[in-house]
Amino acid sequence: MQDVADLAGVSSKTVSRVVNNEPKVRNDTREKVQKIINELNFQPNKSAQSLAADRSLLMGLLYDNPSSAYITQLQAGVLAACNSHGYGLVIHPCDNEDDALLSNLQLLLASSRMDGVILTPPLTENKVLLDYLDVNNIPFVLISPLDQEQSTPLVYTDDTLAAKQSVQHLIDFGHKRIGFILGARQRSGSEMRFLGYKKALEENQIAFDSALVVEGDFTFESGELAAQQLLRLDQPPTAIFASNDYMAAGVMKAAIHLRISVPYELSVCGFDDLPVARYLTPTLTTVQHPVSLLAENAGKLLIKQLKKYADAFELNEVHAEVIVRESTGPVKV
Amino acid sequence: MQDVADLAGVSSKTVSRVVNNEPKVRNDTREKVQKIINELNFQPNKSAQSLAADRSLLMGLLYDNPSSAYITQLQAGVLAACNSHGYGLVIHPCDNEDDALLSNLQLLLASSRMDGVILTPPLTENKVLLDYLDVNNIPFVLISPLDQEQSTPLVYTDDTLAAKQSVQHLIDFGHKRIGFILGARQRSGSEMRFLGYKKALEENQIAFDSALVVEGDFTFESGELAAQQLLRLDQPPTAIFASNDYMAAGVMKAAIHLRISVPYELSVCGFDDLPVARYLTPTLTTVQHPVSLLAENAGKLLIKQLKKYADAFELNEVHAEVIVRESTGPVKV
DNA sequence: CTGAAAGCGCTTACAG
DNA sequence: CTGAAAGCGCTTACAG
Repeated sequence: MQDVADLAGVSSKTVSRVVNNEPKVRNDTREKVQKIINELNFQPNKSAQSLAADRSLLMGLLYDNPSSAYITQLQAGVLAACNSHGYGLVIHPCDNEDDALLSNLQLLLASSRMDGVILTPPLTENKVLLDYLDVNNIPFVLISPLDQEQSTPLVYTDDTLAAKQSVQHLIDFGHKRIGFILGARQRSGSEMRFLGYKKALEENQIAFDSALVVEGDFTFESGELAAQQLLRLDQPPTAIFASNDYMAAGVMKAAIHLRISVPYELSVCGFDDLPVARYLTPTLTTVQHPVSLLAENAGKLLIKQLKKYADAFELNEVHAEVIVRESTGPVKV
Repeated sequence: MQDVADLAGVSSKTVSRVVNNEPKVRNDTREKVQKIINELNFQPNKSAQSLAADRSLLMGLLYDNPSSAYITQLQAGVLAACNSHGYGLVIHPCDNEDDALLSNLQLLLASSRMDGVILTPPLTENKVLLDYLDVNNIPFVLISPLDQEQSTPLVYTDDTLAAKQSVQHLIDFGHKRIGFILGARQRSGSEMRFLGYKKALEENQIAFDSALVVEGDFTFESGELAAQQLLRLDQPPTAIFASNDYMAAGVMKAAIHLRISVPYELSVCGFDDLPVARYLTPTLTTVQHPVSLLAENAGKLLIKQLKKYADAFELNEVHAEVIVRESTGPVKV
């Protein structure tokens, strides 16, 4: 940095101002310094920056999610935000049910001194954790929390709309008895997807039948059990909407065992567009969840809180899209 | 740190010695200092450590792999090694085919100053990248490179043995015509799995038939194509061993379309025990690949190179295990 | 085996 | 709008 200052004929403090994008630098000074920075390919030393400014330039990504596809997309999005703003990413898989969660996290925060963290469901509902962050003044952003009206910075996907469109797709194929498998409790996605289902029925004047709604918890096994229950009804559904792809895979398994052909005798819809959706036979109609974009926005939102001189940024809702594949078709006549 | 020094009645330099596990500290001094460290819950400031010692205490994990299940296991293993040795982890998904790979990496190395990196296939065979690391004196460890005899530090799994056991499992069920779908070229796993297949045949005096060996590239689609080719032979195989689970899923799809029942008319084996293995119907017999353990060992091996005073560590081979599920059964008589 | 001094490369708080 | 001084919390190189 001193080299840059010497070559540009300014003090190191001014170089620091340019590097940190601080205001109150004359434009020609800024340009002159920036030119030398580019020429020398100068990269500020992160350790020195953190030590002097007492900020680590690190953010944490905390998750407790069984789906590795979800995790890698999450990471890709947050990394994109971090890389373009000089932040480092500390990933931290954790177990929301573990009593040691908080003490582990305290250790991590003490050792890596993260400037802020991003939380994903179900950690977004962990009161103890949220309180701890609040009390210790650690900025955070929530991804898809249950309550999207709270004042905490957060991002979410409009799952309601996507679910409604997906169910509409089934209705367009002539389906009237459409089974619904709920996701895990206390996840915003579960509630929104169910709401979308109900809205679609309502808009098409199809009576809601609670017998067609079964509990699930996002796992393959719960989907299989739920489907068995639905398919053994006196009046079984002609289509099943599962709140995620793992449960939809379970529905496919149940159908195979009951010798019910998909999509000829039963249409199946999933949600999330996980890799498994493409590997099943038939391939699964599902909803593409823009996790990566969502995570990138979460990263930007956090950086906005952390940086002194950050760009404005306010996009916190992203949209999901229905992907039609082979597992849905016209209702059997 | 000064607080610790004062309370322990020593100089800060001695505290530093204890923190860094340096030798040449009298045992009672060490214990006295350690006691105060524990009492105060003292955590050394990483930024100050890196700045003073000119090491970032960061390692990079570089990967270009389509399987998110593989990636999350990899991360879990390396994180375990990092956490227990005070290292931070920088994850870096990259594209081995991208011409900008090296320049991106240079940027990353310049900005985060990683002390060393871990490479996974296919990056382990990227000569340009390896040369760059060599020339710039950046220590690295390879996970599962093609050439396991090279002098570079590396870790790998004994896929040959696991593949042999898996094929033996098929032979025990009476199969004699066993199809084999190769994995992607230039991956050590592909070669070892094929070798295991050949060894199993040889040990059971079953003649090797090249018509039963088909190319694949670890993707679902390549597995489906390969299976179609195998199943249309005049003398089709009664069992197919696919070099990974994605290709095995493709085999299942081909079988369904050709109305061949698995496992009654065709046994199918995969490799890796990816989540999809459990979601298929029937569930897939496969080989559990201890990626996480492998990655942890890679992390330890790298730390051994980076630390001045590290523990001895020499375990670089781990074992894979056959998991028998529903997709394999007795040969049809 | 232990310690006093200097310095790592930045930012802070202040002065002008 | 710009700069000189001090300091962040460690480790290095040296001395004893």
